[in-house]
Amino acid sequence: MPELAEVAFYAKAWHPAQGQTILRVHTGPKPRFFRHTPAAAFAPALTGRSFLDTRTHGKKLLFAFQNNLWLTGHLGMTGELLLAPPDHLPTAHDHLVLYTAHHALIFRDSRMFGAVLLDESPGPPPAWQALPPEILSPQFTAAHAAAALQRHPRSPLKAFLLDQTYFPGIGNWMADEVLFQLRLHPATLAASVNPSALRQALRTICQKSLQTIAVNWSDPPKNWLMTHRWKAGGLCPRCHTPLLRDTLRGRTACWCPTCQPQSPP
DNA sequence: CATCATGTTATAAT
DNA sequence: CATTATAACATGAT
Repeated sequence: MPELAEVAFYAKAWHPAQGQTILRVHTGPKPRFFRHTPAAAFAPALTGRSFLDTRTHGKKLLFAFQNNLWLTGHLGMTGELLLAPPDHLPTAHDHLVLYTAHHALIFRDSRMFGAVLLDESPGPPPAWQALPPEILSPQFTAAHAAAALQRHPRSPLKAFLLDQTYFPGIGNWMADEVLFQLRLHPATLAASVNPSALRQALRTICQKSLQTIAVNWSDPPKNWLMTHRWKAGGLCPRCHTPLLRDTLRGRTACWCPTCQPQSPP
């Protein structure tokens, strides 16, 4: 489910518990979810520390706790963060639940493509500091986009946009949205893409998504592909042509054959 | 029962 | 070696 804006939405879920002390920790029985940090490490590390704040980078989450403890999280395909009353009983997919005096902070994920891990360091963990520039950061320049495109010249743009090394936070629907707004077919080769136009489309889509979905899960503008791409028989919001779907690099791409024609060979 | 899903990564192929 | 393609992961919805 979660891409940039959905992750930003979930990141606020635990906010009411900011400043509160973790009194008790529940970890579920699935080893898969604790493949980075063993489940047994969470209760000793977190109990007694206060929850300070949350930040995001693309699809990644970082929670700061008192005394240099950091919890990194990824929501995978089905992860979600929830807040519940302090008597919450963990369900089968509540892999990590932190209890304060007033709340239960829940990390839920049915498919377990997501994960959590712990770090202890004076500042954010080294892996966090080494992350690439975010799309809305000043470092994400047209030159940066151009360099990225040149490194993967024969990659279909749709597949390339999913590379978190270059486009942190972009997922399947946002990549389709970028292609739609640029009027480019998903199979367009990266080398042929205008870096400035790509950067501008990425920034616009990230900004607007953060103003809508991330705030209250409201829909982005109706003239976006996003609100049409999942329904059967969906029509292009610009020209009302029936949308096409096909699998590209193992993911479903959705596009308008009129607005986004296949470029000539 | 078969297919599909808003993600990532190890491994294979070029 | 660098880039691109595929399969696998685990579960629920349709």
